[in-house]
Amino acid sequence: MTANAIFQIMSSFSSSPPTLAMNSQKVPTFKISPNSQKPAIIPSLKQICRQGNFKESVFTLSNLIETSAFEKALLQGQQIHAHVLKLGLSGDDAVFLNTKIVFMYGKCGSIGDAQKVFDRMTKRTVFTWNAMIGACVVNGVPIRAIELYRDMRFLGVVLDGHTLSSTLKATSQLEILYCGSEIHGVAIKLGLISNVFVVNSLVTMYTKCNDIRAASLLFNGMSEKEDAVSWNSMISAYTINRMNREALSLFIEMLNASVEPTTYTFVAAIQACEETNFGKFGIEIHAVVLKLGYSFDTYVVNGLLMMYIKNNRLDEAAKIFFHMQEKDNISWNSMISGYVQNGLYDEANNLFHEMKNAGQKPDHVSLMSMLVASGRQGNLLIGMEIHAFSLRNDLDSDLQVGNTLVDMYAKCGKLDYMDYVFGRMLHRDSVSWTTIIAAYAQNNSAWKAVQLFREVLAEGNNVDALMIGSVLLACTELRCNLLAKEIHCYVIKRGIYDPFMQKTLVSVYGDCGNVDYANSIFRLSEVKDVVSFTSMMCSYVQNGLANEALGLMLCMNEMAIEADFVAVLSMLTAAADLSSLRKGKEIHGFLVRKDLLLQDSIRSSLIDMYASCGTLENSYKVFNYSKSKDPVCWTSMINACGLHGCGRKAIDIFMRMEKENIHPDHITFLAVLRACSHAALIEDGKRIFKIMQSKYALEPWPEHYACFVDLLGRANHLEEAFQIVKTMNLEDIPAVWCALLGACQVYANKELGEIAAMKLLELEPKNPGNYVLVSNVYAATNRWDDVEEVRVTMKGKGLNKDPACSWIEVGDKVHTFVAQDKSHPECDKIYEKLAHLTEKLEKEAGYVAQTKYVLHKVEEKEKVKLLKGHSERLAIAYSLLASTDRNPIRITKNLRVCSDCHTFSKLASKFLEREIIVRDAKRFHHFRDGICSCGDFW
DNA sequence: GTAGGGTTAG
Repeated sequence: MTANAIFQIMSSFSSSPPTLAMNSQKVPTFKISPNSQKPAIIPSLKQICRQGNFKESVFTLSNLIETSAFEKALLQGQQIHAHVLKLGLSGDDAVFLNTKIVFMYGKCGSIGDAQKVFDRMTKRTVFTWNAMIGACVVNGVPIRAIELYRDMRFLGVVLDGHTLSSTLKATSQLEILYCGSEIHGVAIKLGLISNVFVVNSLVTMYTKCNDIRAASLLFNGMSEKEDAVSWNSMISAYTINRMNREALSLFIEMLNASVEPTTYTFVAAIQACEETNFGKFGIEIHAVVLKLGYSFDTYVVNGLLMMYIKNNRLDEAAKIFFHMQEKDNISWNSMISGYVQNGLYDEANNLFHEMKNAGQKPDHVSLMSMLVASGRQGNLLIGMEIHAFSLRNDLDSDLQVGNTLVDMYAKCGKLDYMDYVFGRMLHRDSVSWTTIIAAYAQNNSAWKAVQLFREVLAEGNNVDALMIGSVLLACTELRCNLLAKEIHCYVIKRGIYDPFMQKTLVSVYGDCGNVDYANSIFRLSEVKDVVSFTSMMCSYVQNGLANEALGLMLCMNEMAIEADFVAVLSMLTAAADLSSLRKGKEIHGFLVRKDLLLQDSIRSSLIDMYASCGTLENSYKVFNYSKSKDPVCWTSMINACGLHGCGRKAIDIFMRMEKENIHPDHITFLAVLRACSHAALIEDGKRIFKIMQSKYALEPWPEHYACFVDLLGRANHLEEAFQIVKTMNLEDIPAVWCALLGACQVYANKELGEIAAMKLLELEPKNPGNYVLVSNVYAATNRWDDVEEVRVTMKGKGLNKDPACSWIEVGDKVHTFVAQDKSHPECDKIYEKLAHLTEKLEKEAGYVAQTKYVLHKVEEKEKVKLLKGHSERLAIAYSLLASTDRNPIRITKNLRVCSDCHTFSKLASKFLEREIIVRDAKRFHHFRDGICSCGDFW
């Protein structure tokens, strides 16, 4: 009924002569808006009676009540209700009008009034019951609706299609399948199964209860499918269950059956256009929308807008958006969110302002998108602007806005502001807690994060997988295996399963050094993607298992999972750790093919990999090829030079970096200082250590001090180094003593060595490396009793030293050797080759075993034998056996190369006329023509 | 239409 028609009815009741109203040529301007609370003009009983036809008046009143219901005009409805009460009707008329009133109150959202009227009625028809059930359904009390339905059955009221349909809606809301199925049975028994309302509601009910098969059986069984609603129910049923293909074929079937689609049809069909379906149907449906004249239907066009956004066709979405005649908040918010999800933050910001200028009031959703944008950009200013807007417009108390505000401040690094907003929130949910837990975990406050999590547990708040994900971040930060296990147990106990969380667990256990646990979680996870593999590869790499990491690379290939740039980073690290030039080049080739070389992080990893694999020239190529370089890239190149003993080159690059105004950071200085130390560039090292603090205002880390002490120690400036340790309060830093002790070994400084040894074992009693170092210092000064004592102490503490080993890549295999190794299949041939080579060097190159480097108390003859079986020599011998080409022999060793092996390799390079490149724990040694690149200084 | 957690180079 239109407003005009209502006006006409009303004017017919007016006290003025009817003719006047009827003859009035003026078009009435009085219009009832949907939520109008304007009082209606209610005719008196006398006036109605004067009309002569009482029945007619009841009909008129009924119309008025219905109109109030559809217009949701509660006040008007209440006035008519009062009027009906005054009339004191009885009999069928009263039942008829009161039923309408129940319906009206239900529609107007006044369920209490509906119930009161319903309860007072002594006589009810099926329509009365239906009205009451309907009122419960639309007002969110579906349980009451089902109770009423049961009452009806108990009282033996004859049900009709509307009863069943409304009650089914209630069961759908509650997702109670058995109740819905029961009604299905009743419908069959009462012969109401062909009623279109019943079938449609049944289809919807089965969909809501996840029984899509029952829904489609019902739909397909329908004899007549003329009603668009039936099709709509089924199409949206498929769409909701992500059976997009089925939804779309039904849509096409519907068009072919010449059933006119409605708004709902389009909305459901458009939603089904995702991924591959988009390319096939999306644009076609768009055309149908235009053809059938739905381009002005805001719901449908909003659907199209979202479809293009979801399928990354932002250009087309924008075209639609800017051509829309009537944009509602959903249209604006969709477009803003589309920009934000695609990182187009400026566009989002402009649109937000345009929205306000167009007179459209941003709501909580608009604010959330804008806050996400400012958080991701780290743009505090815009974030605070939005915060202010939310305060001015009373949107700050919204839970979701509050949560997003907390996250925005967290992402902008403003934890104090974050705390303030969090503290003032009226309500908090698991999202709020997860957000601050993650914020603390990622901002060096891992213990605070764990503490907050314990608070959540203590207060019995809801914990979900996402919250666990945040807490696990704190475990990574703390490297606390025990805590990781505790949380893992909690997850198992609570049955919280989430593939995301599993990947985090893999990486957490990896970071905590528990590679076995990481591996078992990885193996047991059902769905493995590139992130799972990357997490596991990183775990392997971090725990020194580079071979295993590269093994996973092959697994990925077999499973047809393509590596992304993050995965490649860990592969490159693994190749670098193994010095596997072959693997490294393979990965480089992959990067070229996939066009991934533009990532800064990839380039620095490549530089590092080539340097670690002994080809500094390739590092240079990658470095020079990059047009713009970030500080990490420069640092990698400096490090690469340092690794190869090219201190001068490292300093050159550092100076170029300064010239180009690229700011060096802590790690850059660490690389330069190391390079100076390895190349004995004492004065340069001192100068650089100074400018780090004076020019760049960088406070040295313990690592810088250790490096500086190492630099002085290596140059035998031991006293100066010791003074610095004392004056700079560095006595608590183990690495500093380690550096000093190393120097004491080389220069056989007993007194200082003693002090350093004591200090080191006191500071780090559980580090096996320290005991080895101390023991070596004693051995170098022939203190065999002390050597023995250190060995016993170590054993008593259950500490094992890493055995020295060397490895070499031949073909696609890496061969590993420990000292005196007898495990290689070609063992005999290797020893034969080595003996032959040693003999030649002794006779022709003047090699004499220097037994003072054997740090064991054994006979002289035994010492010579031990030296001759060192792992790097076995690797050299094997490479001579395995390859006849003239390529350099590349060997990697986990510890440092001993002085005797250094001499041996040097002589061998001249005698064999082959370059030998040995990478040890510290750096590279290039032996060529009887000379070493390190100038015998290492 | 909308908020929180995962792998990442020197």
